[in-house]
Amino acid sequence: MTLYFLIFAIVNSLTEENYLKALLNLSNVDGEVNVKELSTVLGTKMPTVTSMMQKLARKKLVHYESYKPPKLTDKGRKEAALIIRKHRLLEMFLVQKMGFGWEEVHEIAEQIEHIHSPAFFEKMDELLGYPKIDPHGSPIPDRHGKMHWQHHSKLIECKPGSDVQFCGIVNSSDDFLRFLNSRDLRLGAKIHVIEVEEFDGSMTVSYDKRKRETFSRTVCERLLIEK
Amino acid sequence: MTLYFLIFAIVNSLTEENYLKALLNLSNVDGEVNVKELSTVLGTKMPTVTSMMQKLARKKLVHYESYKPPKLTDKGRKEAALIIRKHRLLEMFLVQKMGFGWEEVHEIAEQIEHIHSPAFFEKMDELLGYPKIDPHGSPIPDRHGKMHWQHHSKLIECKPGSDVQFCGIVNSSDDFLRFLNSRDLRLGAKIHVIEVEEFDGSMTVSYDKRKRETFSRTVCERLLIEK
DNA sequence: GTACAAAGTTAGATGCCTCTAACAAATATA
DNA sequence: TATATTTGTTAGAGGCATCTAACTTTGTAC
Repeated sequence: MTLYFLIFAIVNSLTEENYLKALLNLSNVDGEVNVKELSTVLGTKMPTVTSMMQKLARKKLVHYESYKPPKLTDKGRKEAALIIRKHRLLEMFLVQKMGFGWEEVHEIAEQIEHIHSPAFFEKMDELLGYPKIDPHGSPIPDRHGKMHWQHHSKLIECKPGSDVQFCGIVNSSDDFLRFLNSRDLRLGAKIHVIEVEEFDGSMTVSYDKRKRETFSRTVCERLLIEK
Repeated sequence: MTLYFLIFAIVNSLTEENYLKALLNLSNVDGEVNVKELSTVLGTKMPTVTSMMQKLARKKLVHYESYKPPKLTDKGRKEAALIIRKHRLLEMFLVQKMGFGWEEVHEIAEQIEHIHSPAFFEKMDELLGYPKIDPHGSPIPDRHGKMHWQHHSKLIECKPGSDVQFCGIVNSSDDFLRFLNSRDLRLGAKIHVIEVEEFDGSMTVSYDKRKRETFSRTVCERLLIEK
């Protein structure tokens, strides 16, 4: 009975995991995370967030003081990163080994990421050849919860005549993924920059079978590339 | 808000799903299921089971009258079968596509089976070539929740000189799976029956690289085969 | 056929995650 | 700077799945 308690005491509930994950994701985007924002992305009300922050503070996963933005502790950040690791490995697996489109996988990964089975994730990692980035180009934290942000250039920084490889996107959203799909632009595509329009920053490029596509500055700022 | 409610009202909670599954599994073994038994396999106390039966009765998933053994309704049986379908597809996938040993997969499948994503299970089914039985030889219910029990013979019924294919087991247990592993006996193995011992029903067989293995009657009664 | 044991139920409580209503602090605006 | 708006917190309640304790029903053994 006691042993049972000890084993499960170290495991966070699914709900807690979602809060930790949101905290890490939002802090990557914004730097600071506030209660309002958390309640929006998690689909709960602010008082719910407040009480969860208090709970996570008791568990030393979050630094929390009334009326100040909550911040992950090192312990909390590590646990969050490990959940994100699972999420991104899953997305990778769903795309590469099961043939899903990258716009379909987020929701599925969201559900499976909470399962507790080191063997399962080890195996996936192995089958995928220990990938460093997920299908959206975001880094996959290592098994210790460290995130290695490789610096990728953005398409917008490239000069006419450059040949680069499309390797990820900034700020993945369903709309954006659908846009890329509609242009048949897939991860790994070799892009040739034909010309850059001075006055609005739009770029005309070719890749795969697309001989001439023009992307707006907004799009080009969100496409990560490798030379 | 109302729509949200309507959508989610038709989904059973993870806990409910586990009760439904247990109800179907136990009724296959025993015919009748009682509260004690349910509480044992689910690791809860009897009052918890009683109140869940009352809840499932309200949802028309179980026929329940005080002091009588609960029974699944047709609706309940269908929902249970669909969960078991997910479980068995998952086990199959984990074994065939991810290379897990069949003794490892139950626990993992148990966790993933509750995810809600028709596309995910459709894809698995497709990648597996629409299998009819799982790695333990149990039938995989079809997408309408119908279970097709093929009649398989047991090894014990075979005569010396027979050549058969090992296709499943009766009453899967971790111990038994470990035993089969220790003898390198894998699903799909072609078994040749060398001799049958009259007085205790033990059988001597060969398969793969094992030239001469003797199995007790108990073992031979649990091995399903196809001629 | 009574008494005892086993199985099942009811009542009442707990922990988790959620909510609404009301209040408090911080921030923006006039 | 005073006021209004936004953001955040506290208090109190509800649903879910669980428990323990006490009670009831059913089945069994003498």
